[in-house]
Amino acid sequence: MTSFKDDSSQYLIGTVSRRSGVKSDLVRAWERRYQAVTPIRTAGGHRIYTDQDIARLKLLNQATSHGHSISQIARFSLDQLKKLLQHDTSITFSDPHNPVALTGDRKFLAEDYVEKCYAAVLAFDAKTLESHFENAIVELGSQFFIENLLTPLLNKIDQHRKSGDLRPVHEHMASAIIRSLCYILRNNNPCSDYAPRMIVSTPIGQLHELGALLAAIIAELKGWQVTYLGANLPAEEIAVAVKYTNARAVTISISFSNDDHIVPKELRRLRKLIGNKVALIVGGRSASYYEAVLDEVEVLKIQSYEHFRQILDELASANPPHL
Amino acid sequence: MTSFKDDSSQYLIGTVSRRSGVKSDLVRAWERRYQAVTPIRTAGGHRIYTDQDIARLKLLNQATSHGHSISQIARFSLDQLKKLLQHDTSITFSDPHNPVALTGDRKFLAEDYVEKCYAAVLAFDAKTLESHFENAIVELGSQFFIENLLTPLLNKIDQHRKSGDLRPVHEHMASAIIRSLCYILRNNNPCSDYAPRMIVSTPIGQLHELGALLAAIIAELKGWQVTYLGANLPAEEIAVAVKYTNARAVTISISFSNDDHIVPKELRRLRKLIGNKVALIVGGRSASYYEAVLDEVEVLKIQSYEHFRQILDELASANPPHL
DNA sequence: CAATTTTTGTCAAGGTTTTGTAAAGCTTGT
DNA sequence: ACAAGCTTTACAAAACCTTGACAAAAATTG
Repeated sequence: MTSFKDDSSQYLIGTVSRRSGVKSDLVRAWERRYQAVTPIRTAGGHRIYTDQDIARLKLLNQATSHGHSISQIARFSLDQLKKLLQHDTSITFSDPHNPVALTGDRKFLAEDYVEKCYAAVLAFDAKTLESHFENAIVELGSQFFIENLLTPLLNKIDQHRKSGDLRPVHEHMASAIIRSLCYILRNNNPCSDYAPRMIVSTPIGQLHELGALLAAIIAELKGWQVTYLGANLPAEEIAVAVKYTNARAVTISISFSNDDHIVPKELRRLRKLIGNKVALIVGGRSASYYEAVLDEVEVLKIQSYEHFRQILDELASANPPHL
Repeated sequence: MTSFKDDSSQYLIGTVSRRSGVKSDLVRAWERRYQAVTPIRTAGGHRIYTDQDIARLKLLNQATSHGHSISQIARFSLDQLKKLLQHDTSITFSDPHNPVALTGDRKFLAEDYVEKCYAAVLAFDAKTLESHFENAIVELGSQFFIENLLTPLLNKIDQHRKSGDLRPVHEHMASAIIRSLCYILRNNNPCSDYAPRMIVSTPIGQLHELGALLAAIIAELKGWQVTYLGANLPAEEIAVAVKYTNARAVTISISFSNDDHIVPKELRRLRKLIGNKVALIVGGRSASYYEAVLDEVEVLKIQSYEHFRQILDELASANPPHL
């Protein structure tokens, strides 16, 4: 997953020709004479091209019609070709691919992204922010993305909002984008029907759901079958969901501590409703604020991402699915 | 737990052929030659297909008519196929025969999906619900999906919740899934930098954001550059966002009418803050409740999806981008 | 500048692979 | 019984492949 070439798409020469604007015969000639592209073959010998090849041929086509000699540029990289065209025409060619060198140091990359993303938030540039996120997810992988980019970024945003550098609307904008990305973040693993089930939500009075959302994703990445219910749900409803899905655990995120009496009340009710056989996991920035109740109703407190994953593993193995 | 998988729906090859648009003989050929689908058999040897298989064949059919070679993509996963199509439908491509047609059929299909989805909601089966949605989006297209599946479904859910057939938690679960699908719905239209800009949000006191989200998607499909801010935002913050993005319009969704005095107040403030040059569009179930204020502050009231799109077109053309 | 060579796009011939369709003959299920 | 399925075998159109050739355009040389 380090390299982001998800070159799942493969085309035959006819399609490539139509898309790139280079005739089939010429594509083959360029390959034969200069190895301008080097497609794989099917068992029967047909050439199989990738999206990159198409992009490449497009660029080569443009370059040649700008007077460059094919023999000279045939083996240029995509970047070189782009630069070439950018250089001798004032027409910039928008291309979403921004290949970044894959230095082994993901940690450094993540920090870099945090800076870039924060800059985008500050500039209120949703489009850029989203595109940074998308690239980062591919480059870093979901888990690393959440732990080393998203979390520091959210902290940073929160901090700056408190100090007045950012307005609430900045935070809202960023949240909205992050939520919309959840689909990509979790999409990748089809979980089995026998995976342990979990309900994730936020108790009544708690509106900020980002923490819950991240918990849901992490659990899914760990192989759980998660039902995410959104924010601001009364204990009864959560309990009903547990019953319906036969869930083995409930994860609750508490990230705000203004309604001091509601949260404890809700937690007690929830514990009573779901019984003692269902694990109750609590996380969130303000969880520690309610220490006393948490102990009372026997919840598992999330200390860190690593700790959360550990809890998940234990719960998953402790009570193997009875087939 | 008995695995109550989605085996509920199973089809014979004739049905599959009609639904997917791939002739029976060809379906069998694809299976024989590439294992494109691997249906179970009845005792007597007849093939039994699932909804997934249909979706799969439909996608394969589309992909082949887009130039992909069946032998190369036959074993792709549903997700890979979706990605494939999403990716190369964004490349405009003159297609000689575009067998979209079947508009009368789509309406029927959508109704069929509403039933299936409602059944999944009732059974609290998030996984099935999500997979129905995903298939439906591919089969129906984003706009048709929103207008002819999602809207009726949400109405139905709302109605049944009021009558007590469903609990709030059912609605939460469905909402959460729908929100997570927004990423696909938006169809990654790479919109130009000169596209008109819009802010979408929900005023303070309004927690239900689904309407706003759908409005944002529709506007994006129409080519606008939308910044979605989520729910429950004070007028000042919305106004700030307008300023930052230089937006030409603000769309607000009002779907709840309990805080009778807050909404009018917020709307007046918002109008004052953004001035008269920025269009203020209001939609949502309870918008009509505030008729008086809406007229006072000169908002455009959304009457229907068609009407909304019309408003968008007018705004987009009325004030061409000043380059 | 003219003659010569090299580069480059195109085409044709003749063979192979891929892919959609169909026929024949038998089986299943309502 | 009869429509709808199943398997096998076959066929043909479409799309590819390779080799080799050729002429226009571009570059080099005399």
